[in-house]
Amino acid sequence: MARTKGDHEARRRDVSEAVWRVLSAHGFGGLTMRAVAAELGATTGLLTHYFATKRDLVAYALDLLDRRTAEGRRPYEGEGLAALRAALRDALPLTAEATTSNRIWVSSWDTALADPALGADHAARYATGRDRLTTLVAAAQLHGDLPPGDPADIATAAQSFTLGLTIQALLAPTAFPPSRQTRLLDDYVASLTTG
Amino acid sequence: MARTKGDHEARRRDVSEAVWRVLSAHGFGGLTMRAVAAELGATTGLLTHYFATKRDLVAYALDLLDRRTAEGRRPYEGEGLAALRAALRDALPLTAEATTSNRIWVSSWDTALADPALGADHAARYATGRDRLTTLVAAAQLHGDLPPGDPADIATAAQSFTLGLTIQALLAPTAFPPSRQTRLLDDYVASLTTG
DNA sequence: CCATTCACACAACAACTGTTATGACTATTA
DNA sequence: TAATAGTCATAACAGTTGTTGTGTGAATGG
Repeated sequence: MARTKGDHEARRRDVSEAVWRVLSAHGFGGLTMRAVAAELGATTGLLTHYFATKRDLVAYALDLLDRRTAEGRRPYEGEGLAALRAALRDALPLTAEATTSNRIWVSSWDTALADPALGADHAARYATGRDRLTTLVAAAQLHGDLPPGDPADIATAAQSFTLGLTIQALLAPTAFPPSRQTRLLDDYVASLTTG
Repeated sequence: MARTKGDHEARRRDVSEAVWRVLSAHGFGGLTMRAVAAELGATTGLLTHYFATKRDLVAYALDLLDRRTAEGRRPYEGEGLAALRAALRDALPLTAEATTSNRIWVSSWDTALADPALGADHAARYATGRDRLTTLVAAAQLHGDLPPGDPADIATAAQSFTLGLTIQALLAPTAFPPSRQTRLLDDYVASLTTG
């Protein structure tokens, strides 16, 4: 059975959500054509129309992960140092949704490191994330909240700290409840002010 | 053909190195029975004698990764803050060997997060790593190099920073040459002294 | 010296993977 | 209205995976 143009765009959204559900349940390691098709209640014949090859599906999933993460970020929160802290806090697995999202990120690294082209795309995504933090750092410096210093280096260090804390929290959830994560983050942000 | 007891222990070392070579080349995602057997110049019938099931092979590989990483660590380097910095520096992908080792670690997370039992073992390994850093932090405090504060929290923050920097360096090697990694680490360690 | 046990090769299995070919059905266009 | 193009199901393919069973030859122990 064919579909109208409106139905087709609705189908595209269905495909996106099916990919997301598979990623949430099994990560990138469990991202298979048949798993997505089954989650969609369809067969692989449908998927071949949207993704000619497996690589296309993986590339789409990588991009979907990036977009879904961006959507989950709150737009603006305070200014100066408060905005930087809010941005870093948004990256931590403090909620159930953020936990699954971060789990998918971790599983994506194995896939990205195996394929140079996909890895380059992934690296570019992290670079834009660092740029976003860099502007927040520069704004905080202008605001007088942070001492002088290369904003890019400070942003990179902050992203490193957040990234590493995320991994440890994912591997040991009981040892890193949200309260401890926020406390560690607040301590780190506080240490930035004393240059 | 059978083997003597001495040959059998040599064979055990051969199996270990075959597993390691497979991990180095393809990560945990490419760790298959046949790949290890082929690397060994043997068939899967040999492996079933050492690993009854795939899970056993994965668990062994996880433990092997931990032991190989521990062997790569230099025993003692300075005291006080210098020892802490040396320990953190050993964790970064500054050399080719450290890079492949860290790449394997990243690929292991996908596997570990998928299996709760394996994930618990992995979390325990990171916990002992944090304990090791905690004692170094406490020693540095006694030495007068670090201001007072919970040594466990400081060690956890330091491990988070190192872990996150490692990931960014693996994804973007050109943006994070060894010189920049060490500079960022030195800046971080320096920030610890001004409590 | 003979029986047992060990260490392995070889082969096959069922399940799963990505990919492709074929055909049917519907919407669009001429 | 007739022809075309788009949208999907169905089925099959070749390859890879973990696992299992059978057989064989050498070392070991009584």
